[in-house]
Amino acid sequence: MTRLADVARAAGVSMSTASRALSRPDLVASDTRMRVLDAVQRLGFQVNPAARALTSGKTGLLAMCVPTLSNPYFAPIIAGAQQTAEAADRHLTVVVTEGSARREAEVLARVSRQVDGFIIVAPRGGDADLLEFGATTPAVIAERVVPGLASVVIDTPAGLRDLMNVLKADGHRRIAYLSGPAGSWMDALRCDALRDSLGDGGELSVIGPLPPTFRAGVEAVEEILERRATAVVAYNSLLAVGAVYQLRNVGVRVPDDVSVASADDLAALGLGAPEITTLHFDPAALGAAGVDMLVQLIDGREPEVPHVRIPAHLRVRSSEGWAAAEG
Amino acid sequence: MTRLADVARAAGVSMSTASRALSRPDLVASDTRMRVLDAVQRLGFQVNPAARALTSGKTGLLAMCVPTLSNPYFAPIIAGAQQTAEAADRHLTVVVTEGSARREAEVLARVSRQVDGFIIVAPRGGDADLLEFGATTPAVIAERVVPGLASVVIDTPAGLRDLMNVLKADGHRRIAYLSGPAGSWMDALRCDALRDSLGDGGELSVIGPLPPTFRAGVEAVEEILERRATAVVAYNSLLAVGAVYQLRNVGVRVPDDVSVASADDLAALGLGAPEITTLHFDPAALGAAGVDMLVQLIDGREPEVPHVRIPAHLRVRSSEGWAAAEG
DNA sequence: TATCGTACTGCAAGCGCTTGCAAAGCTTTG
DNA sequence: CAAAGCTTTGCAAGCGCTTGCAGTACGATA
Repeated sequence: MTRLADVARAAGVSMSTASRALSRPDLVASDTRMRVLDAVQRLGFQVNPAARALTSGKTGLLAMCVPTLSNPYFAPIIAGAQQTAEAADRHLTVVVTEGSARREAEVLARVSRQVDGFIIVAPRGGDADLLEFGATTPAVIAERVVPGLASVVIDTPAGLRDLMNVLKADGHRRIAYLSGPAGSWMDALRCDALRDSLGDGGELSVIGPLPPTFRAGVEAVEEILERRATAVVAYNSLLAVGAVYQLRNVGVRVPDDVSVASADDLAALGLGAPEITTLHFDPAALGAAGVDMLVQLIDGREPEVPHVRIPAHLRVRSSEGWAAAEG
Repeated sequence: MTRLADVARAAGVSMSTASRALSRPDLVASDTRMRVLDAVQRLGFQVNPAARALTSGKTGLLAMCVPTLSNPYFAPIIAGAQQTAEAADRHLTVVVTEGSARREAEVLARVSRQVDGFIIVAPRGGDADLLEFGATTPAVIAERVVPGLASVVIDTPAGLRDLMNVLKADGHRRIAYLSGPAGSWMDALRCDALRDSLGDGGELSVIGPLPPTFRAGVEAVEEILERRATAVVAYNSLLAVGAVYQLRNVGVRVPDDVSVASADDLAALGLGAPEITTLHFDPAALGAAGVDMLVQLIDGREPEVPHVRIPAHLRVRSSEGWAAAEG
């Protein structure tokens, strides 16, 4: 294994210069830097991350904390983050909390020695806990806003208000919301957005809280039918697809009898039931923005924009249509 | 931040003893060890992983290399692995290859300096590449067998032979196989298992290769109907659920007109379309076994069992039934 | 020309831990 | 009782890199 000392010797400079040529290139003359980089190439040198970490305190590791991997929703977020991290010459490691606040706290404590900072996606802990944590470790919150911490969210509420307008225009009055996991900040926000834009004469019945899974969507159908809703908005795509699947299974036509829409992006899942009305957004951008902000934080800069908001656009498709006539 | 030196002082021993009490407890007298562990507790000491890595060459990081996170199939595998790693006082980091051999090679090279070893799930690289890689870095292969490397697989072929027998007994003759990603080792194995147990008079038509997604399942339905298959076996659950979804969508009854089964475990997905015939197995055990073997490899022991095989059981449900009469 | 500032570079002291080696105290064996 | 072996502990030399400080060379300024 070639060491920095070998590179320095080959380039005819001291180790300090070789080191700086790599981590603080602005501090060395450009021809010297060239010679060093050249030697690095020739010898196939790679820094020893442990040694660097020991002296500089920076491991080059970022952690992204997600509730679960069973929901493919997080896949493109992680992919976007991982790609951006790589571009910043860092590695992103994923840790899973299983959606429990306790486990979340454990995991953060456990890993915090090994990484330079965290992106915590849809955290379950309280604001105070998160603030306390963020005070000692660089951290960015995703899919939630915690005042005082950097955050990045997808603006699904805006998209949901658009959706609600379309539903109202199509004559829907009894609308069911399949709500997400208990205690989810984002779920509350989505529910509020729907309620706020419901208007007079509309009726929003909330079903749940539900785990955000295909199966829960299947199982919610019974209650959807009981409540005689003409339109269903699901907290996420898994719920929406599960509901459509089961509605058809029991002979209810979509959208003729019941319209269905999802509050997140099917395509983001690679699920792609091509006809379901959804919001559309770029989840990879969420991950990427999170990493960008985190890297700024780690480098001791304040992020230029402390709260990033990724736009979400309504995409009306054939699972949504005119309200069925009152039965 | 408390250091080992503080612990040593508090326990009244030298640093070497303190160090050994933690990493080679068999080498210190039990009362001394007690005193050290006590001091560790009292002072809330945690080793500095960078320093340990620098001297010992072991980072305490394991990497699991998966093709994608969009397929929730991998979620419980990762969860099992992460849990087992934690129990072994290590951290498991997930890296995604996007199913490309090139990217796989890049990623392995990129990360190999930072981790103690790899579990490579469903690798796309050639046997020779993998062997070469495994020669220099501890590595366990999952969902594939590479002679000369430790491996762990789920025995879906056995389950598929059982499935085929049920299909034959139910009168199915024209069977379609929705095959998995091009070049997948496991796909070939599953296909072979079906073909081998097909018997006389049966006809297996392979549709694909297909990406293992819900959408591909939806889109395969056209071809399924064209081939007038009475039974469909899908490479994975996403394909199966997609196919059932679309079959119903176009008015084909399941299982009355067409039976559908999946070669992996729906439940493993949290997908849980409760009526689809699948195999049943414990994916977390795959991850756990992989980590166990890897840790043995890293510690310089040969794994007791170099090739682990997780059993898969057929679970017949209502998506499978008697073959439709010839139309 | 003397003085100062700037741009580079090198020296050397660690970062916090592990581990080979040797010393010291015991127990066992002939 | 001496020799040999084992168990337990400490000493000290790093692991490979970063970085504060000091030194040098050179151009700009007065």
